[in-house]
Amino acid sequence: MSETALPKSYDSTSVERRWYAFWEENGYFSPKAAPERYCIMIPPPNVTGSLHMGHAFQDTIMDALIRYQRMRGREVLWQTGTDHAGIATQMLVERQLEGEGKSRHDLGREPFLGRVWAWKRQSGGTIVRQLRRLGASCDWSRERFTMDPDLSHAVREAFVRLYHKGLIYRGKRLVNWDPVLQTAVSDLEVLSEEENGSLWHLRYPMADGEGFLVVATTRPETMLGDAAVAVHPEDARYAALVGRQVTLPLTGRTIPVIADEHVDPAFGTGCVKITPAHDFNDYEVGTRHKLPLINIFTPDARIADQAPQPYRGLDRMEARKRVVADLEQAGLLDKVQEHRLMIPRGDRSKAILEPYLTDQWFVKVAPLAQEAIAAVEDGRIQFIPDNWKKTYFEWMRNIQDWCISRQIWWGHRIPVWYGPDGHAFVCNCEEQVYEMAAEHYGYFVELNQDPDVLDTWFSSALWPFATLGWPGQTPELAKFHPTDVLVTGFDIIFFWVARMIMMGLEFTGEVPFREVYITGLVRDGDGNKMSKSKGNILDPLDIIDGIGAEELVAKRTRDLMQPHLAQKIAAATRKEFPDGIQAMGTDALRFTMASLATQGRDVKFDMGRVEGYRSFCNKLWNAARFVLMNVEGQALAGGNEAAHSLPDRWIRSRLQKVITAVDGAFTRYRFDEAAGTIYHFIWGEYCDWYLELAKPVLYGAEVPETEKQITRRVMVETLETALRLLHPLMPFITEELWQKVAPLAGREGETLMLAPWPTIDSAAEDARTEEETEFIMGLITAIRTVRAEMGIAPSKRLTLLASGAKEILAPLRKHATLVMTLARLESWAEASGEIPAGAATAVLPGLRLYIPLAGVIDLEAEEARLTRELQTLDTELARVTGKLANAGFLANAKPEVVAKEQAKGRELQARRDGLLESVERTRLLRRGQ
RNA sequence: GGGCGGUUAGCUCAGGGGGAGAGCACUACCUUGACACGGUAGGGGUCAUAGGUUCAAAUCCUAUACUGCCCA
Repeated sequence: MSETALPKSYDSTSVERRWYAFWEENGYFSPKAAPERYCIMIPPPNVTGSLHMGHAFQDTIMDALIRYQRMRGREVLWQTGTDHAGIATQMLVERQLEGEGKSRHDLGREPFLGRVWAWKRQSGGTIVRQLRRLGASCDWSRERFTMDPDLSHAVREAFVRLYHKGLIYRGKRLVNWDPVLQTAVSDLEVLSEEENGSLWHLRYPMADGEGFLVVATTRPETMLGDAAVAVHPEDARYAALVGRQVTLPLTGRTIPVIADEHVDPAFGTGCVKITPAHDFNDYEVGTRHKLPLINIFTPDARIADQAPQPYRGLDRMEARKRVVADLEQAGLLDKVQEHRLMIPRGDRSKAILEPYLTDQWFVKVAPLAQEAIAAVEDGRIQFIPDNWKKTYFEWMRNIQDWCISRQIWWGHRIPVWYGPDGHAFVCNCEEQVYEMAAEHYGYFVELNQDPDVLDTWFSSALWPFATLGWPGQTPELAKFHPTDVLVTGFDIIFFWVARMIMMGLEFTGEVPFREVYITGLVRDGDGNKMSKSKGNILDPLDIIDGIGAEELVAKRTRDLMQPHLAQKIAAATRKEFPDGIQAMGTDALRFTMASLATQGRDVKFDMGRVEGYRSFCNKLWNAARFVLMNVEGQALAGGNEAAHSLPDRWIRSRLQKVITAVDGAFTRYRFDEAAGTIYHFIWGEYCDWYLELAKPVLYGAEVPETEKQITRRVMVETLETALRLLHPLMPFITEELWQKVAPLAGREGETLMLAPWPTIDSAAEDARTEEETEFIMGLITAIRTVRAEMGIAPSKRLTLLASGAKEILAPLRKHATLVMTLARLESWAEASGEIPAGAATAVLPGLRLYIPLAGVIDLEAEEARLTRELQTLDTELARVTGKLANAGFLANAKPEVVAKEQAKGRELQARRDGLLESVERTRLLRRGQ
């Protein structure tokens, strides 16, 4: 054995950056021409974002798929880039301006956009740099940003085409309005949560002076905009009131009592006020009954001039207090009850949203949805796990028109210009639009572009083909579209997946991807969603690089929205991570992500697992170290398969099964199985058994040199193949080791990234070898068990006596050296004649092992041990014989199942016979003492 | 209210008609010529509950309990 340059343990930090730079500098991430293609579009992260656990999870999976397919020889493109994240980015820059005491209006539109671009250039790339730390092998040369000129062109083109098809329209509609950001948002950007509120019961006097009716409302301030009072048509209590008028308090207006199905007679009093301009349901009711729309709010949710004078200018909450007080004074407040209600908030601003009547642009989604539903129904697109298609269908079949205009500045400006008379010109090019207008009016006119920008998701929906050059018919588009798989979380199915499918089908006539692999959501160890406000976020980079406890606490409590939670968060963090987080390395994190990638919808992150996989890295490292020590500078034999030893044949046979299993796991997106299979092979088979079994060969004085050479070769070849198998999940450690191991295994190549994916050699599969090896392993384990249970020091060399039929003893005789080394025996012999009195026993089917322990053995303990074993055996045997005695089982079960049970019965019986005899013998001995 | 899930070892999770599994944690022993981020051998589960289908149920069906997510 020679010295090797490898340090004694694996140090991820010294390895990772080196290899990533090497790969990137050599252009290994770019597609290399090949007959078959493979393409994944990264879900473009927000340009404002930084890497979180969800990214780490999904990007690990994408990178594993990409590396797997690249090694399989496909022409692979992993398209990367970032999303301009309209509202989020604008908010971020506005907050910076706020620090300077300015608003975006102080700057004006163009200078403000200049600021945003400047910010983007300076700090927009954080997440992209972080992605590299994960080992993501995306093609950076093709990196895109959704506001790039070519992508912006695609966005305008898409808008124009949909407009001319009648699928985009402008209209005054009630939309979800964010009064803080002062923009419309789409249905999907509304987060409704139950909050505490009140139910006010208000008295509305009958116009003819005969009494009053009581309406129940959660929003009393909106009464200023009431257009009617509604009751259920079949509500006998109020039947007589329908068609009469009530006086609307505080306003002096008179409004009708109407009957509408929408009213729930069981809610409140059964009478509800109808405010068509400020409630989605009331809007519908208003449309049905042709009620006027009375808008009482300004864009920042203050009372507008349409309302009575005393309330004008009041914020909606002040207005509420004032209205309630005034009603109470007038004796018109019946009662107030505590009430839980759903409050809609904006997902970015967290402000309470207001249903608000404005002019907006909409996509008419239903026709697009129809095709998109069909594409999933007929299998052109497949969801994995399959069940997610139900969620997709559920939403698509009840889809509402999509509000795509936003009253913000950062984003794709709507490509619509208005003439002096308000005539709209829709065009994807500003020069052309003036020609269009000149033609329309007969002379040159000034045009005003629509001030709104498009919803960010409108551009994201075009991502899969716009990044490949659409609307141009580029070679890339022809080559890589439709893409192979989309990897994303279920939280984004509506926002993005569905819209990409609709747009892809509409503009390319093809599905944008053939499969959608839906990942779970990464939660903390207790199953809580990770969020800054909960203070339970983990930064993937802190797991990779490690972080001190106090630094972690500082990070989690910095810039909290609710600073009073800081202490609690700090305490919880110190409790969970008293010593901070040790550096785990990218590979351990990635392997953890892969093994957590099961079919479930939640992934509880478990640091213990990362630690386990860090140990696995170290294990692999040391296995390689051992191999290098034994192979470097040594001669290796050629490929004489007939000369392979039993362990050599065994590990080669096992390797074939592992390759098949890993391949299957990747194909089925079962990264947990892929990870588990390789882990078990490397640790449980290659290290625990193969390398141990190889030692007697490598070190045996009497072993011929040729045999040693063969074992060295198998050892290094198996390791080299295992490294290739593991590479997609653990790119760094495998590259580091492969660079040293591959030349010894006779494999050439600059990088493991581009080495061929292992294929199976069916000639190496050998069931008989596996059986024989398992028998030897069973023998070794049986002896070790006796040793451990009898409390015999591991260092003590033992003698073995074995008794059994000739054919059963044959493998032992053949591989005696292996057994003797691994079970630490001094010698062994076939038992002939009398068994020494003080001997411990182990029983295998058809084989009895005696370990003479004169003077050492405690016969009483031995008898107890054997009896215990006998009992376990009896329970098992009873179950099997019961089954075999069952006529129904024999008649109905599959023949191979019956055969298996019979074999098991025979085996158990044989073991039981032997064990019984040993118990008897021990008992006699003990009595004779 | 509608839809989709979950409940398996102390913890985190696989398995999905025919021997209850993994990782971590736990116990005992061990510095054995790669590795103590290690080795060897162990302990630990009424597979939420109750019915049903079946020769056979953790697995399929029905109901119940608890629980999570999405939509209204």
